[in-house]
Amino acid sequence: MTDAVDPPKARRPNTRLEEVARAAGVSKSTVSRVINGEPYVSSRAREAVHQAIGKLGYSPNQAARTLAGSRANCIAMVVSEQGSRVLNDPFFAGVLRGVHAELAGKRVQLVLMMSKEGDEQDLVNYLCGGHVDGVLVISLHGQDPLPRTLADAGLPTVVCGRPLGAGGVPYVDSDNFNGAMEAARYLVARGHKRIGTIAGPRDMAVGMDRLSGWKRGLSQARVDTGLVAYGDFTPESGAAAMADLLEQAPDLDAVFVGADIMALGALQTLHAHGKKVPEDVAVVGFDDLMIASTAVPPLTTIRQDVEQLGRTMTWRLMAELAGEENLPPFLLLPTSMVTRSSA
Amino acid sequence: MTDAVDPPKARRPNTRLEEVARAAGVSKSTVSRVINGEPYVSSRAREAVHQAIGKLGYSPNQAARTLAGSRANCIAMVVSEQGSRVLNDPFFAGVLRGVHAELAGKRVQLVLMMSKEGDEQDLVNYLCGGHVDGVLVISLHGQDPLPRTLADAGLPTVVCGRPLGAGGVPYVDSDNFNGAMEAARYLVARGHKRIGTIAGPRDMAVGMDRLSGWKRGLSQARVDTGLVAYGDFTPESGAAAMADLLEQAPDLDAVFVGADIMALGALQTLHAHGKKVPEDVAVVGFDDLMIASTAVPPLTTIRQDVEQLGRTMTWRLMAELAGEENLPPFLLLPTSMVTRSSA
DNA sequence: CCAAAACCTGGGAGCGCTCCCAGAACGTTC
DNA sequence: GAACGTTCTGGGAGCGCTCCCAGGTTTTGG
Repeated sequence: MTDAVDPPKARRPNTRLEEVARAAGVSKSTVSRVINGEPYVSSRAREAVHQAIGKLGYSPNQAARTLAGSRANCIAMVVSEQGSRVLNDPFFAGVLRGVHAELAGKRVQLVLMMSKEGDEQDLVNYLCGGHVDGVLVISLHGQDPLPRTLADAGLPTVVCGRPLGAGGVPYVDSDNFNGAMEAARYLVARGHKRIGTIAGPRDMAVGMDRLSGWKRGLSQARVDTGLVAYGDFTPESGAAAMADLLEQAPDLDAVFVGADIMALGALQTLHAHGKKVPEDVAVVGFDDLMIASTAVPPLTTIRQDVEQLGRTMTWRLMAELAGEENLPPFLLLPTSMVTRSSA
Repeated sequence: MTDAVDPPKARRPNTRLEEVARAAGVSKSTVSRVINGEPYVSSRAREAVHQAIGKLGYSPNQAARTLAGSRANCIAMVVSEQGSRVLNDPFFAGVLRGVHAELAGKRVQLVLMMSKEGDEQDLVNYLCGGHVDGVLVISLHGQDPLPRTLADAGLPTVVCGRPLGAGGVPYVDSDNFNGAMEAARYLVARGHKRIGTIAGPRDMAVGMDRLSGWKRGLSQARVDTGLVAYGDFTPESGAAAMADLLEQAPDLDAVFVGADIMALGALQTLHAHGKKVPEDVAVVGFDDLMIASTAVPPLTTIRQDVEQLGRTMTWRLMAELAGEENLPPFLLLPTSMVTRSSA
């Protein structure tokens, strides 16, 4: 019934390349060259085009560029969401911030995807379908086949954290091994004799690397490395593991917790058992989340630079996309110890 | 010099619509109809197309769809990054998770953008240039002109958190006012007489709404509302504000902190001053971050469902894109009180 | 039984760009 | 001054899809 006037949806199509060309008095080709920073454009033409672009507020249509050209000017960040959480959240946000910082100024869009059980095939189809130039994978559980699949399909891929299964796929990680070793040495140097650890799950490289580093640090000093309990990167699991440790060795005088988030739980258990930190039991964490400094007592911990992780992954990917060769197959970022009062 | 063999970059172009059409024995048009779920396709044809798609692993080229069609099948999430941080991180991650959950199954991509000082014009050009169908804005500082600009340009926009400046732009927020009021009433009901608050910055709606709710809750019970200190959503500022409050009123017996993250700092200060929580001073926070439950003592707080915030924003935006009318101009999500031991 | 409506199908223009090619406007060299 | 490079420029095909239109087939109804 409503045979009204023209629908108001006449969203004015954006200025097109051609209009810029006309305004600048040159051809489409020349404008295209200017936009893409190609050579063989006279400085006079270049100048005119820039003027026109500025005046018209022109923004090139990405869809058209992608369709016509060979690359998508777009990279994906894929989060393998095993179960419910997106990883411990602060970690994710930090990486993302780094990725974005590194992308600043580059004309590359970031699309975010989460893999859910079931739609994995869709995901792979999409990613390998030429919609993105490369992929950043964040996946905590080690056996994820996704990175392998993507890499095999010829799609430039960089993984965050050492992948357990996917050998050969480039990755960036913190130097968990050496960080944990430093923690162990610190504890030994402070005179602790009976040192335990709360490690992450056995199927995650981050957990295993930190455990290995801790063991190495202790065994070099000829200290027993048998006091191990496992958690799953939640405060609750940390609390339970601490109780476990206390039962195994009531005389324990120090513990290295493979994640601040678990250390929070450990602190609670220690408190509940009437153990004073650091007098009775010294505690060292890992990550240096914001909450490490506000824990009671403030947590001594191994700091990893999460934002730098994101930046480095992105740099590695962009370098590969730019055609650089002989890039390192993996990159390990140094950690640093932050001494507060818990140890 | 290197007139080598064919470059290995012959990345096989993906299966195209036409191939699907041929495999299914129908025309391109019919395949297109099936993909877009349009009517007027015989079930036999529909079936054949689905078969072909499955067999060929076809994934439609988004760039081409965007270019040919009228919509981009893509929405942007813009994070106004005032200063350094992306907001308190857990918040951001939670919203993002909600957005993604709501988008699941819909063929819509999510691109992430952060506005930096300086490139705002670029951002606006890009967003208004038809590259995205709609925008989700997350911006903490209230006066951000971005939502207004986008909405004025006719781009469907939904803001997270009540915008201070941009009246008229649809938004979704937690019911901060009533949540804070509930906290105040709870404290009054428990017999506290001298109740202070640590509020967020005055230029953020979330801070002001919680402050207003607290005031309303107290004044209804005829309790004095003069005991106010301000922080900026960091633990440090919370600690400082608590010290301030203690100086203003050494006899204070309860405090409502407008964010768990600040409550952590307040707890430290209280501890340092020898005040027992909750015996000497009761503490109620807001947000219910993961760390609220691991604080010492575990924090009583007002829970807001951050993931639901993301879901609701997305629902609102998608509804608008689907052409629904008479959508609510704003949506307030209920909060709930979580009683632990700090009050 | 024939007209009108509803349902289905294929053909083809064109979205805005990139990239290839042909050619113009310059030198430069023998 | 003919032959060649080098620098610059414009024209036009075509990327893979959607959407319009024209036409065919079935159903409906008087």
